[in-house]
This record gives sequence, structure tokens and C-alpha cells, in this order.
Amino acid sequence: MAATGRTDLKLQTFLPYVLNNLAERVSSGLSGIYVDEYQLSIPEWRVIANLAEHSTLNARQIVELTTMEKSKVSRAVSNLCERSLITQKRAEGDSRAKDLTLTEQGLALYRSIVPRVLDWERELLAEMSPGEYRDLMHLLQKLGTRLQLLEYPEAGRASQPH
Amino acid sequence: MAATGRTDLKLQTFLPYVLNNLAERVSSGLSGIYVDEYQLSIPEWRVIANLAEHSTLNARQIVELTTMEKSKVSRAVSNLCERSLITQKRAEGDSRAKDLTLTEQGLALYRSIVPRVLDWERELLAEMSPGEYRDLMHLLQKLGTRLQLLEYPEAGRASQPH
DNA sequence: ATTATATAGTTGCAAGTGAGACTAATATTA
DNA sequence: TAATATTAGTCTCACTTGCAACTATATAAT
Repeated sequence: MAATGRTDLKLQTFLPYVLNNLAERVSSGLSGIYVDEYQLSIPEWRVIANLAEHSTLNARQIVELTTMEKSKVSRAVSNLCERSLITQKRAEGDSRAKDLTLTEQGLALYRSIVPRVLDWERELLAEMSPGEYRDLMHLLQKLGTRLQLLEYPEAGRASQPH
Repeated sequence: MAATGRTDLKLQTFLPYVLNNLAERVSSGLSGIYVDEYQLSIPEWRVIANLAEHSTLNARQIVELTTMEKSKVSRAVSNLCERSLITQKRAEGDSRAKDLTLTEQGLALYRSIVPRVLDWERELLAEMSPGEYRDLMHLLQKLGTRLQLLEYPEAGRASQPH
């Protein structure tokens, strides 16, 4: 284990604190793009981006992919429908669920946002070497896996929650 | 520069997305401790932790240290005062500002939370080697510095925003 | 079948939030 | 000085959020 044996708290080197501050700043920098220029809230953007990648999902699946609250997803979805950026239709096998898909318009919007967002990421990473970038992603990923285990301790060491 | 040349977006490897999801999960896991067991909101806890480290700060300084909204800090401060966890007194040289300090009670509360929080971090980091931990912190730090530059482009390459 | 449980998604409500107007005090400028 | 600009902190307002209750459908158990 890393960094054990500490007995006092120094916020500037406390991982949750560092991580959170950074994430908030990154998020607010990036979201400027789709919030200001495209009038999309963060939840709305996430729904769109996930639909663009998976072509069809229902709200529950989006919840699983994003770990957003289901009410958050529900509200984002209904806004996007009103703006005709996505469409809903009752799912084949289960009429509680609704299959969500991007409309042409939604897809076009997505396509115009993607390059902006990738540019922004590139700017952010401009001073990192490919190796550093790889290490960073790997370490974050590892942390995510570990966290999963803490969140769902019952689910044995190698599997997803239930 | 790292990871350039990408032309399509894959959320699972998009740094801002990964970072945010992780930070949110870490934050909500950790905050369980002080929210559920000590009835402190996240902003309140942050105010306390910063006062514990710096002994006396005014609201503006807390804003700078934490990048929280000033209204958020203001509300956290006034709740903490009501609960007698901190005290305010008009600052010496500037009677607009209020010097904030932890009360005995506030300090005691802080001292009882710290070990819990450090334990939690230790659990999270349990499977990371000291080297990995060091790399991670270093990379996050580097990202923070870079971000600073994007946030305040005018402030030359080596300095803080005025 | 019939009852009980679980699930998909929506909604109401109370609380929290960000942005900016505002008050009071301080700095700056002419 | 007086006039102007800046800053510290509070407050209001509209909006977002999380939670839990709810409707409707689907699954399981008896």
C-alpha cells in the first residue's frame, strides 16, 4: 500500500481533495464549450455523447454508464426530446423502457461539438508525453477498479457489482 | 503532446470524463463519513479542514484555497458559526473582512474526523505502490498547473494569477 | 392464476447551487 | 480631499439537485 502511516491531514496532498478540485476545474473549463455555445447542460451532453457511442440506449443503461442519478437522466432526456435532439420509442420486449436514439439533428450537433472538445483535451494534455498520458489513464483506471470494490464489497475481487 | 491525432470521441478514454466520474465517486464515498456521521456538508468540511491547517483565514482566502464559490463559502461559514464550530471576528486592518477560527469544539470535531478520512484514503490506495502513488500525484499536479495556464492565459508561464 | 417483488421511468418537494445585485469598507486617483 | 474603483461578504432569485414516493409494467413465488 502507498502513502500509509500518515497521521495528519494535508489537503494539498490528500488524493480525494486534489482529484476533486482538478476534476471540477477541468469540467467547468470544458463544459464552457457545450454550455455557452450549444446550450447543453452537462447531463444533456453526457446523454448525447453516450447515445452517439452506443446508438440506442434506454435511460437505465445511461444511468449505469454515467453513474448519474436516474432523475437527472430522466430530466435531461425529456429536455433533449423537446428540442428534437433525440427520440424515444417504447422498447420491443419491455414496454416500461424507452429506447433512445439521436435524431439527425442531435447527431449533427454532436458532430460539431466533438472536434471542439477534442481540441480542448489536446490543449490540456499539450505538455504531457504519451507515456505520461498512458500512465495517468492507467492509474486513474486502477483507482476506479479499486473504488468499485469499496463500493460493492460483496462482489468478489474480480467481478462487476451483482 | 500526448494523445493527439484523435478524431473521434471515446468517452471511456476521454480524460475529463474519466476524471470527473472518478472524482465524483471518490467524493461521494468519502463524504459519507462526515455527512452521515458528523452532519457536515462538503463545503462545511472543507472550511473546517482549511481552518485546521491554516488556523486563521477569512472567507476570501478560503475561496482561493478551495475554488468554491464565495456564496458557498459564506453559507458554510454561517452554518458553522451557528453550530459554534468556528468563530468570526472583524479583521484587524480591514473591517470588511472577518477572521475565522475553529473553536475548541470545531477542532475536536476535526480531530475525530481526520483519522477516519485518512483510513478511507488508505483503503482506496491499498493496491497502489508508493511509486504509483507518487506518479499519480505528480501527474495530477502537472495537469493542475497546465489548467491554471489555460484558465489565466495572460499570467506568464510561471506565475500565479494575480 | 394471484399475490408479492422487482424494475423503468417520472414527479414533487425540500435543499443546495451559481450568478449577480447589493452594502459596507477600503484603495486609488485627480 | 472628493470622486471613482475595488474588495469582503451577504443576499435574492431562478435553477438544479437528490431523494423518496409514485405509476406502470414485468418477473417470481405460491
